[in-house]
Amino acid sequence: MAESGSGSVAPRKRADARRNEETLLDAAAVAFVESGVDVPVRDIAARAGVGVGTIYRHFPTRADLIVAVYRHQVEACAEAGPVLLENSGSPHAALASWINLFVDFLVTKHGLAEALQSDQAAFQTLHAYFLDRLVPVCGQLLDAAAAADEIRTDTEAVELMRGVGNLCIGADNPQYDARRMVALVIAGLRTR
Amino acid sequence: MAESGSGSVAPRKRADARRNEETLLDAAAVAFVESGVDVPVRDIAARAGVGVGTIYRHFPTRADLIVAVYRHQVEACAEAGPVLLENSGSPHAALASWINLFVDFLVTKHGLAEALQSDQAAFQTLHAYFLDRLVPVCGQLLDAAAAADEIRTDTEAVELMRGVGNLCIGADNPQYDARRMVALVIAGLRTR
DNA sequence: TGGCAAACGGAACAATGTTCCGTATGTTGA
DNA sequence: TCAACATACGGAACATTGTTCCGTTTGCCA
Repeated sequence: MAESGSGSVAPRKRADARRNEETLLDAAAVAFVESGVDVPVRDIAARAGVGVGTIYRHFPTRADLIVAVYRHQVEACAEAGPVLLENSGSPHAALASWINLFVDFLVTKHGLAEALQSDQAAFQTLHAYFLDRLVPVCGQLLDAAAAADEIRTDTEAVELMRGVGNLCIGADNPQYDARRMVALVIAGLRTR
Repeated sequence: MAESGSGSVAPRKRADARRNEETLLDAAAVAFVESGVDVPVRDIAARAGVGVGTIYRHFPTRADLIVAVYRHQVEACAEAGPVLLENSGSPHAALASWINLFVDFLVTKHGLAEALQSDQAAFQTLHAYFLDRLVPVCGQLLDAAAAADEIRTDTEAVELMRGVGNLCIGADNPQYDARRMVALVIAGLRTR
């Protein structure tokens, strides 16, 4: 989005560089599905048929690669917020639906919820991106539900997002249903 | 507990071995506080003044070491369950208090909540121990609350424990209060 | 006290993240 | 079209950490 046109400062990348970036994105997407977002850098490189140096040149941290792979889906989730608020029976229902969207996204990305909470430096950008993009949306839904007197008012969006993200960890365990636990949280938000 | 006496099959360990085990336990406890339960094995070994081989001989996996260090506290938590049930105003209140006890324990052990959810082989025993010891207690409290008609009946103890454990991840973040999120879950359990 | 099994220490190996630099290649100006 | 140069590439090399293995040391018992 930043350099689609004839960028004034960005001198346009070499053709092979653009091609490799594309190839890497595809390879990473497949590798993430097969082995989770923790898949070794070497594996992604091998799959894409490039050296590890090429990965680090295009995506300095693992977070950059993850963000690039999932950007579209995160955007879609963010944009769904206002739409749900518009079309749902109540703000609380909209909030619940939207959180479910987020949960669905997370639980289908093996290891992503874990990475999201990691405090390793390499995941800093990932954390920041998710929070920057989704917390405001969540906040809007929370505010609407609070204004409608449907939920308590002592919960911050950033805390809720983080909690929900946490609850999605280990969602592939058959004894654990992240959605059900998240539903408890949403229920707990209600004023009674 | 298994070999306190003059065990019939266990041939009693050498004095230096017993001493080292003690030293290691102390060193690990300090290291866990300072650097979290993910502290490198070498660091613990160095602190205890032994070789890494000695650690692995006494504690084959990191989980064994963690369990040994925290066993007393976990036992205390487990034993508090029935007491709370006895002394609290209601089963739901007892459940809430007990979960808080568990949360207090977890959030003060840097990295333990993360380790608890990890599916790495090395943490298998840790997971098993916590679940074996605490899930029954939690189940007892849940059953009592359900019998008193205070909570919904569609929540399994193992799922609740796991969810609560998850919520305790990253509890040192100032923007995130694990206790508050757990409180939402407990509130969500209530029948209304 | 001698001998032996137990225990020790730490080198060595494996997996993985990350950096760095010699080489290859796309691009551009002539 | 071609030379020159900046860009990009590949992968060796290094760092960190877990784990194993074996030669050496040491406690214990006869």
